[in-house]
Amino acid sequence: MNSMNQKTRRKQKSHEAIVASASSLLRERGIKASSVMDVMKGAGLTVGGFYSHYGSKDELFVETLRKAAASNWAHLLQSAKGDSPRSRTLCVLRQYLSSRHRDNKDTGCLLPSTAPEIARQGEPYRSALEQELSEFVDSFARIIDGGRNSREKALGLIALMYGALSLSRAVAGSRLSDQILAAGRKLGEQAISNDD
Amino acid sequence: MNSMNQKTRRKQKSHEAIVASASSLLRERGIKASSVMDVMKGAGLTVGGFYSHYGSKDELFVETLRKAAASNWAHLLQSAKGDSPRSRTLCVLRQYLSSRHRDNKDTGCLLPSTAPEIARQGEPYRSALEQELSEFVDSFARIIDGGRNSREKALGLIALMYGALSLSRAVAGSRLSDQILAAGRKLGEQAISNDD
DNA sequence: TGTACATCAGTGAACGCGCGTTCACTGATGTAC
DNA sequence: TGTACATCAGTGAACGCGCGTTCACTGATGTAC
Repeated sequence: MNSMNQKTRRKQKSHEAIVASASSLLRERGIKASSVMDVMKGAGLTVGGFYSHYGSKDELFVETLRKAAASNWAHLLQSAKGDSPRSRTLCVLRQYLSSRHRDNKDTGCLLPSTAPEIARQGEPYRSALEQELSEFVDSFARIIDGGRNSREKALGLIALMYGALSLSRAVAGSRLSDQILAAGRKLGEQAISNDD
Repeated sequence: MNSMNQKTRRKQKSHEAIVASASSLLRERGIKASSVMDVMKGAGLTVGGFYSHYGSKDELFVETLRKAAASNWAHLLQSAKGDSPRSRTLCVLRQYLSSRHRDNKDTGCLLPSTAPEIARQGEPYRSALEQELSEFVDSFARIIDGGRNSREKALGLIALMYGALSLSRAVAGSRLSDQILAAGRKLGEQAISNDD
């Protein structure tokens, strides 16, 4: 135990710094545009040391994808305040489709920066996303709590939220960008109110 | 006139082939993942000749972005059949959120493959997208024809359609992928039926 | 306890590779007389 | 009309660059006696 102390702690600290750096870069720039050198710089280290932590860049980003997705989505749902399913769902919607979320990529949802890359790269990214997304949908459906079709509602809302956020970022800085967020919130609110 | 004939025609044919190749690649892989060599190969030409047609790769793709967006969205709206605004809007929704569209990237909408790259690259891609998207929203709003807030409705539906298609592609091949398309259609249909 | 050796996290230069871009060249087409 | 020269679309090798990955090395930490 004690024999593994100083060196091991040093490595653990480095490992955490690498994961944190990769997590920010993944959300900010996606996979391809985040170089191993950038990740290590962000962790206060140099390139060469990376391969004693991970076998490859892909290995790092698959793990980072899982962690970033799980933690970000859990955080989003945990912060849903309100005294009814409806108001809690509205809270999620408004938080996701806020200008704050649009303007802070590095701490936000990873879907807008990575969804197309995952589609292109395929495995093992695809499976990782599928699994994390499935769990998110289930958790979100539990919050919506609309009975039978709450899962479908959750999926629809996720698609809407992701789409509106991603589009608003693509035209960031324009009036259109704000209008997209507002239109997304509006459409989502309608869907939440409707019980069919 | 006649003096410009044979050589000019050859160059024009090449130019069109380059644009067509770039258009497919842009929708299929986005900007970064489409190399100039790939574009020229797709046009039946070799790399070196590219720079007598365009000054740079970015110049090509900004132009291609405009053309592909305009033509694809115009085509989408023109094919909206139905004897009421509501049924024509439904037609657009179902066409966009079809498995056919999901499985044929190279002829479909460019947003799923390029939105994050445009967010990252900024100008001049951003302005090009903003302009084309604005025109699409206006045209779509005219089809929805829901009075005052038809533009907002159009924006919301576009965000929803883009988000659902992009997500379903990211997890292509899974049950979840189909469920996302279905959930997107469902949420869209609700929004279309609602007149508030 | 002190000294000699082992370990191993991290360094930084080097590798091969694909990319965007350049450029000397080719050969078919067009022009001048 | 025929011949000599000009043009220019397209070729393919070369360039510098950034990337993912490898590897010989360093030096602090840990172990053995």
